[in-house]
Amino acid sequence: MESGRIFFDPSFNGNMSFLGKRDSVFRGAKTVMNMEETSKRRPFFTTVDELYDEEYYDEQLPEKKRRLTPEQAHLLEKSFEEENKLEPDRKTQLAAKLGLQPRQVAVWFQNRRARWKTKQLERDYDQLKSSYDSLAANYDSILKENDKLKAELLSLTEKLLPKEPAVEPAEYHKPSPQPVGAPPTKVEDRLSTGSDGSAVVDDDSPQLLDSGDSYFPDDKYDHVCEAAVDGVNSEEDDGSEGGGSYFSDVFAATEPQEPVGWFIWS
DNA sequence: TTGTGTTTTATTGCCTCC
DNA sequence: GGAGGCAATAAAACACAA
Repeated sequence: MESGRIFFDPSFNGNMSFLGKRDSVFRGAKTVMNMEETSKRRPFFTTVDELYDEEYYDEQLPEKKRRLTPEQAHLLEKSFEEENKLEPDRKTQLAAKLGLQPRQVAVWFQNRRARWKTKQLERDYDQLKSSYDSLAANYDSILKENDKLKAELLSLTEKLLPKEPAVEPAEYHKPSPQPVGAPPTKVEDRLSTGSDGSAVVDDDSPQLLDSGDSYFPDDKYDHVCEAAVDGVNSEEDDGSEGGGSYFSDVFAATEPQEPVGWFIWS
């Protein structure tokens, strides 16, 4: 406390908020206060002499809001850090120590919890946003990598494929009907997934197979998928193996049933 | 000085718990 | 039913630019 100045005791001049939270003693009092009364506002802190000199208290005016001293605020902050809930005993002790009404201490804690909650929400939002930004960046880079690999694949395929007879291409691209249950013999049969189409295999490119697991033979992209899963949706952990399906809309989900001809991951 | 935006203190109503 | 918590809100106090 500052020397020479004393804390203004709210109970001294008519603040009856300590009577209880349901007591609306001063409900509407402020709106009733006219300009003349308003002009009599006094500072929160005053000297002892001033306290006893003024006729202020004789008028029993409704209490005005008083700011806490830095010391009071500091002590309340410290107490809040220890425990943000206020048991009755602690409330009484704090009130006595600070020269406040217990009700004021309770109100301060209430408002402090509200402020803490707001800050916490802001922190949570920032955290989620940065997670989202990170995931979005990963997603974009994976899409680009995917495009790049597709192009590379196409280029290599064109180099490797033998010159085909004039008749073959038409036959090659037109799947012949298969009896139900017949073992798949053609590559294109394995590629029909019923989905909108593979993101990897182009309609007009030589038919290659991909899957979430086999498309990246080494573990090159594992960290990307894991990063995508981590901290975002833990339910995904048991929904798929290896996290590969997290980008199922990027990678075609067709599972290879057997290595395809000359194009084998090993 | 004044207008305006922000922070702090306090109230009210509703809800839950015992 | 009373006590205490929370959300919403009012209003005083404060900060600050113009």
